[in-house]
Amino acid sequence: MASIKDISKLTGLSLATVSRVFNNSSLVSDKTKQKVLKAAKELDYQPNMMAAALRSGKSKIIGVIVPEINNHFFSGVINGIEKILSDQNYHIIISQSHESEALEKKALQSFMQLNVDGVLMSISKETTDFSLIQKIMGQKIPVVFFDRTPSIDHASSVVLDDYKGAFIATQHLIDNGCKHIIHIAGDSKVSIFNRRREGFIDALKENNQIISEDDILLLGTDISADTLILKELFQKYPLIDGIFGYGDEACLYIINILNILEIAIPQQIQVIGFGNIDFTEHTSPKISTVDQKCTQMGLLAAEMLLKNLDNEQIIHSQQVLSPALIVRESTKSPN
Amino acid sequence: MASIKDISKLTGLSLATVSRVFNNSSLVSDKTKQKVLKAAKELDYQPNMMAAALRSGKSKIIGVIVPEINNHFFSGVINGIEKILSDQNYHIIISQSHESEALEKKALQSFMQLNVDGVLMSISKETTDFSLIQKIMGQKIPVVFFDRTPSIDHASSVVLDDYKGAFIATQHLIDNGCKHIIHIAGDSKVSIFNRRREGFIDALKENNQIISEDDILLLGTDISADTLILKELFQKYPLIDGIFGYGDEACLYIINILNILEIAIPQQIQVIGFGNIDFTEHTSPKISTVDQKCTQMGLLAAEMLLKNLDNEQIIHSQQVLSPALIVRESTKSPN
DNA sequence: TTGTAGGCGTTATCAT
DNA sequence: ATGATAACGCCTACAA
Repeated sequence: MASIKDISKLTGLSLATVSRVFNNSSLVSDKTKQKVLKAAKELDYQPNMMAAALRSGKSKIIGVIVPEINNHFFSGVINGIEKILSDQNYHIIISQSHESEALEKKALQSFMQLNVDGVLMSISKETTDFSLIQKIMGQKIPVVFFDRTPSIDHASSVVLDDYKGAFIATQHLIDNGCKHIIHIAGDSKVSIFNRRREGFIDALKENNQIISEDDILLLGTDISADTLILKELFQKYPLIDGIFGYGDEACLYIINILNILEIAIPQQIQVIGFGNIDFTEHTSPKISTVDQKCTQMGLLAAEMLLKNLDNEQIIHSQQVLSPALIVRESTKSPN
Repeated sequence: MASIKDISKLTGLSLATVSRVFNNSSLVSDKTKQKVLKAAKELDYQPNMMAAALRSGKSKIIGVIVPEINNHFFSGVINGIEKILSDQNYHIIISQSHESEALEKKALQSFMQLNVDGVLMSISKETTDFSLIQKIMGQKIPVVFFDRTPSIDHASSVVLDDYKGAFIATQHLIDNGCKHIIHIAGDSKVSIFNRRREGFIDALKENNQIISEDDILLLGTDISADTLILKELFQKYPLIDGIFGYGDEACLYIINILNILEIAIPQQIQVIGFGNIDFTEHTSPKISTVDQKCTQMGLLAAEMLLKNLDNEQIIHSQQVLSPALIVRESTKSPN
């Protein structure tokens, strides 16, 4: 691999001048610049990031941690991040926490060893100890959280208004004539799922619909067991006519159960999800849902990070995105 | 950030000795080793990978390129890769080509600048020029391809026997009594999709089933247009009783169309896919499919790379995995 | 506008 | 078993 030393030899210029061509082009004459660039092409010069990073203290690497890459939402965020950062010649390292605090820590350690210039992350479900994150932030490495944020001060973040999303989804069912809506809730360890539950509850309250404990339920992964649970629930409350699921996968699951129970969607029960995952468009019926603005979230988080990368002074800001209602077939009004 | 210099000062030992503790522990006494480790903990020492990489020429970074991370198959492969490499203290950089040759090249350039020790990749659909890849291989950087391999010599690879997978899927339909099976084919630019088509054709031939041009079709993304196409096909050939889709997503799409046309699955038409994507278990009916052994593919590819990372001499080998039939509800034999 | 030289943190070669 | 020192490739005062 050719180095600037080789270019220096070939052109007869000093190392400093060659180096400047690849950095502060302002301080170098056009003629020498061209000469250097020509030599670089000739030698197929590739800058050695390691050396540059070591010397400058800037690695041009951004670490990204998501719970799972095989998730429409997070991969959408990553696409947004890539769009912004690769234009600025940043390299992106993606790590998965797989919802494990230990793996998340390991990824963060790895980032520190790699001298990342910044971190973009979504906290794992399990994480309760934020000391390592705070240590990183203390070292003036900018960190921006997206979607799932830790409960610490001075954290920059981009999140979705999950409460609002749940509210508009529930309101949509009410507007469509639903009189008894139930909610399939998500893991209560995840704060965004709790906010969705609250949005659901408040939408019902605001519309003067009564709500009982039975109206919020958690399901497992055993479809026959859950089919039984729902069958009994529907027998107890035959007027249930709407379901708001905390996520699209849960909705797909629910739709399968309703199919098994031979309940027509949306004629008997209307169903709405959350996430706007690709498959919601390819199911039968197509699932109404709430769009999470994943790509936009990635764009904004990356932009927020970039600002803090340039500035010496780190500015903390919180941005909240508004979700959008996506109406498809699972909630067509029966009239 | 503390460096070995700080540890050296604190312990009174030389830089060399301290460095040795973190590498060839064999050449250092246990007493000093403990002293160094204690000091390291005290100072919260983090080795600086950049410096180590610069000096040693080994970055301990492996570059991984996949077309898309939001894809069950590729994310499964990545999980397999992670399992092997993170144990060996390698850092993994994941890049997406988004099926673009230009982006793939950009990622490879990025890898070279980062001085990656090895590359694991699946070629994009678009890629026809392998010169950059060959250049990298020429620089003695080991490269292992998985799933989609380039048509170049001396390439190490781990692939699935797509032909066999298609064959057993088709054979399964035949064994279930299907007399007229059609195939929803994938993009012919992707060689694995072509091999699936061939496996389909050969399975039919081997079972003395006739096959016409109409039996292999490509669909788009416009469900109403495609519904019409299939409707006409079913009118022309009312005895069609089996469909083999080149992928699970295509099957989900087909199932929706069959639902619209009110064709019962598997009673009237049996459907089998390819991929064993998560959702195949959560649809109604659950989709029979072919498992692609994604995690195992990642494990094997990473192990193959590791071998070439250690050895000075690069050994090229090709490994072919056998797919497994997964029978679910969409192909239950009607009798 | 260009050149000189020191150092980023580590490893590796000598020598002790 | 340990220490001194040069070098990896690059950046950046400082000098010219």
